Amino acid sequence: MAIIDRKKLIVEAAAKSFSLYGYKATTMDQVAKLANVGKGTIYTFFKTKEELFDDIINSLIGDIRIEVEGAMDDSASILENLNRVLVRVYEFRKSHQLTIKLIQEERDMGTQTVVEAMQRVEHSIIQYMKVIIQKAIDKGEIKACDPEVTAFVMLKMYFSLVIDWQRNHPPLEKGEITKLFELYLLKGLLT
Amino acid sequence: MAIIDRKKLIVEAAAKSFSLYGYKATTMDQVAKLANVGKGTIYTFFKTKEELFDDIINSLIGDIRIEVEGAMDDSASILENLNRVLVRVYEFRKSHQLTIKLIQEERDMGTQTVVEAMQRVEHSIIQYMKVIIQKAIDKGEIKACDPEVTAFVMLKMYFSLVIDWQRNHPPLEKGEITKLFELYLLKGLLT
DNA sequence: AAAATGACCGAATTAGTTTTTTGGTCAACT
DNA sequence: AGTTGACCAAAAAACTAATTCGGTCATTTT
Repeated sequence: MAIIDRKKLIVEAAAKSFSLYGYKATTMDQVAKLANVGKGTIYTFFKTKEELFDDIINSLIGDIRIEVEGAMDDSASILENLNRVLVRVYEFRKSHQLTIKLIQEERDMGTQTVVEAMQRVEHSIIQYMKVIIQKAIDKGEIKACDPEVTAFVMLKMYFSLVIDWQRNHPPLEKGEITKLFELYLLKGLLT
Repeated sequence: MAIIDRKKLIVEAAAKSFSLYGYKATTMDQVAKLANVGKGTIYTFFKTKEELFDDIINSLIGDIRIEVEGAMDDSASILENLNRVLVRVYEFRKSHQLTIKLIQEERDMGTQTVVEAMQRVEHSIIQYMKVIIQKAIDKGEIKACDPEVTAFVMLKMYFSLVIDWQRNHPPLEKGEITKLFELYLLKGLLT
């Protein structure tokens, strides 16, 4: 259309600014300027700064969903699928400027809005994983278990291995992580 | 002995103050007063405040070691032993005023000295668990694996379940945690 | 003389105050 | 009806003054 889609401009400008400077350091004046729009215009689309931010987080969650669903292959084994999903989520977080900035802001400043947003993101990842796990249970590939707890444990274990472990040790290779994941969670330690 | 053991007085006073107010909020004047000792005397035993603190953390680590070793029973199964150790560590953290205060200070203020101290504590717990795991491997109770990574994963998973899970869900019963621990780590999910 | 002390010091933290910035509004404008 | 930016109260940042703190060391005590 010939008429400029101001809402789109605003969202794009805001996404860019949040990615570059984080939530707190992004001002509404800045967003307005970046979007070539009067500040008041923003408030015709979004009631508050937080609502604008949440809108962008929702897109992010959607993007992750697409990423995760793209990684699934119904003909592959549960192990392959789970591992592929986790790797993609990790790669996504590592490459997506917005998540990097927000993880950083959450860690360094503990901005309340950001903490809540990241919790929503984590929760949505767990929801996607839950579906995958339920499918595997139905197919009889894995034992009956609470899909939500299981998804939760998987995600936590994965991030422990890729993030926490590296704080005091040389990082684990991608292949190693897969193997550990397989050993601990799928096959079990018992002889 | 008739002569007062000033070092002991100092350490006790400091331990009490760190437990009550945390690391940052404890002043050397306060410790001196609590110990009924001139401030200079503290510095004949400890070069800095941090050295005094580290001394107390070392005692804490020793206490945890005793707690852990008391939980071990060579005639029991690996599952029983590991679970008992983790429960004791958790109970210890929950009941020991000093650890409560320090975990809180680490979370709320991120005091550098405290963060490092808590890392040392975690590391030492992992070292004790490592020994237990190595024993289990030698006995053939569990598969061959890197004992350190395994201890790390176990501790992280345990605390995920007892701490992180409760942030957004009703807490898991002690028995449930044992079962989950058994399912995920020992038996494995595969059918 | 060996051990203990607390007044003292510079550095760092905190409290108090002023200035600037920011999220959000709204009367004017297109 | 849709858009705008000057404007406002409130929050944050910057600045300053005052206090506190870790650590020292000359003096006192034993």
